[in-house]
Amino acid sequence: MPAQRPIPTLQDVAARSGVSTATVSRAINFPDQVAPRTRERVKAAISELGYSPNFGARAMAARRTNTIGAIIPTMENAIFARGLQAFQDELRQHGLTMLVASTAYQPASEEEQIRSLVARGAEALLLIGYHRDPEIYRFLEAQGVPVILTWAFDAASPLASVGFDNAAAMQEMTAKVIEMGHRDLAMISANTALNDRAKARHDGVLAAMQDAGLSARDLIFIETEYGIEEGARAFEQVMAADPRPTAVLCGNDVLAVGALRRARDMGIRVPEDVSITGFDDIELAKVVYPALTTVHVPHREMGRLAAKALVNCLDTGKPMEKVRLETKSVYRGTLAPR
Amino acid sequence: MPAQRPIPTLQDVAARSGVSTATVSRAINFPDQVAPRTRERVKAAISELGYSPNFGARAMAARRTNTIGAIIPTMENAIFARGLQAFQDELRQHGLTMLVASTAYQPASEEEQIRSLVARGAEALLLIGYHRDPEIYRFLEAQGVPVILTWAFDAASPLASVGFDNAAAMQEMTAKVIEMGHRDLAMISANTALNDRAKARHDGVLAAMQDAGLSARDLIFIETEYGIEEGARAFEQVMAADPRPTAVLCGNDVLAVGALRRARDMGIRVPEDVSITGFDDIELAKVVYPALTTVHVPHREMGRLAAKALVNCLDTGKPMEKVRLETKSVYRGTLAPR
DNA sequence: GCCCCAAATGCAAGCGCTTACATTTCTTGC
DNA sequence: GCAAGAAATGTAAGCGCTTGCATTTGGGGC
Repeated sequence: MPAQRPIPTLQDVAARSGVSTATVSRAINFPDQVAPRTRERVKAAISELGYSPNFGARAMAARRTNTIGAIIPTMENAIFARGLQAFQDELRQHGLTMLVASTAYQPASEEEQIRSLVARGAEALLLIGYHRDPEIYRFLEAQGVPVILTWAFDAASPLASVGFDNAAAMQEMTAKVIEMGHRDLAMISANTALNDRAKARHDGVLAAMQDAGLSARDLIFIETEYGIEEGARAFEQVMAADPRPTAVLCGNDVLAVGALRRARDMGIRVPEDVSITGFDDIELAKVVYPALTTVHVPHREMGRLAAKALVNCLDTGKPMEKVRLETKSVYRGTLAPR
Repeated sequence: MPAQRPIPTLQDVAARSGVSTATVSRAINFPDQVAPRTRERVKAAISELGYSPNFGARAMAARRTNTIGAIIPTMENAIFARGLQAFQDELRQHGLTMLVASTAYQPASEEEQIRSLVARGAEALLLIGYHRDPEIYRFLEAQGVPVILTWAFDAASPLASVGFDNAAAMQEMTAKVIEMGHRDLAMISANTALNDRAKARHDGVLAAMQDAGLSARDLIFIETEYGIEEGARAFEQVMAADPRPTAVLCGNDVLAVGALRRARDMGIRVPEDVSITGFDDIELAKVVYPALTTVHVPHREMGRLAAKALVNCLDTGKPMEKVRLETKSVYRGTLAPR
């Protein structure tokens, strides 16, 4: 270790500006409770010393952190980025800071991140989806940390959420596909055991098939990891089935884009030979060619409303209301009648 | 406010398990210093109470946080995601936690985030690029927070970095484009005043032109915000120039993808009518059609090495070494001879 | 010049944890 | 069964900050 100058503290600032620590604290947090001259002296000392308040100490003394945590499955693509940005923007307007963590879609990691954020003083949490160990919800309850769930909506659950009905959205899209004459359907999905949104979307496809009198057992179904390349590989598998599907419903845009790309590589024309649909409507969906038919999700609004709900709950102590947002199928180039 | 059960503390756990707080603390942090029976009792109490250690208090008492901060310009697309993931993975192996923040490419916001992360106990910081107010570097120095700069490399700077030479990389790509017979060049760039990587890439283009005896003033140059749509609009502008460029060099893949898409909409064939190149080689580059010719950056390695450098510095107290990584032009479908 | 009130500042008690040091409780060898 | 050392546990002093309360200071009004 090199001889390290000690890190400046409130004490040091107080000493240097010739006042008590209380006054320095007030100069920082309530500037107009302090005489202008004093304030200036304190500010000068702060900048000369390169002082930075210690968050931990402050949080402990003030018993507030003004921090909200958000935990998302992945940062590797933009699915959650837009919604989170809106969430953060809204929080900032209320003087709150957002802390993000990602879990790589691993439940164990999510639990770890939840504990970590709570330990770091998160006063509330935004989580994705409903499905997790009940123990976690109990823990958060004990810690007095309200939680808002997003990217999903389940009227039956007592948990607060601002989200949308994944099953209904996917059912609508599937119904449309069937209406266009497709009978041989395939679905490429994320892991339904770990991911309740994926599960709901799968359920939606099945429901639509049943409504149309198709046998759910005829759905060619494949689960895969999250990623463009994974979607591509799954597409290849799915197209090897007999009878070959004429429409491939993808659980999200990333998988759909992978499928689309592999179709091109395999010389399969989209949408002439096969239709492909996605879910989420991320920016990517409009960039690929043909542009992707997909389910549009109001990410920004969701983020904004989730923040509002949390802020309101924190302010009033009242439980949060649940908000169900509408999705919308957007028909672009990858879906055509059979 | 509803009657709120107080949040459990170490005290509560100690009381419930009939030991002192010191023992509880040890049961948590050094389990094998505690008798197995005691340890079990403590663990039981912890889970019954839903106890979670208070990070602030712990950090203050132990004077360590095991936390590293990372501040990136944006999370909205995958440019930084991959490198950051590698950074985080490497840190975790050393028992360190990463905290991320993003700045939306705003210097003022970056400063705020730096202060926030330092306040939260970040023991070191990863930042992108060199360019920022010297005051900030002084502040970090005073706080004893080592910094590693990434996504750029400047042999002349005394600051530590693990990165690559943006100018050289872009110069190489441009030289190749010129070698293929292109004389009328355009460049679509991010803001060069705020973003030193963008500036360096612009410089690289100019250098290559000079080497080839072209007049730098003939470069059609346009700066724009970050985004696919922005790239598309810039492409439109650039193609209105007279003489019309035969190659459009984009400062990053996102802009390039926007350009590519607009070209399709405008009925301009790529690469027959115009060549387009990008920079970064994000996943997007391989998905679009034609696949993008771009500069490949070893993101994962950069993240991993940056973490190693930081860890080593924290362990030994020695200054970090600078590492220059190699980039590589990858030629895919969007570049063709004139 | 004095009194009174408001404004400005200081004092000191914690916030929840870790850890050096002191103390108690086991083991073990004889 | 006992001494001696090891293992387990307890005691208590802070870590850097905020804040209720006490004290000082500074102006007016008379």
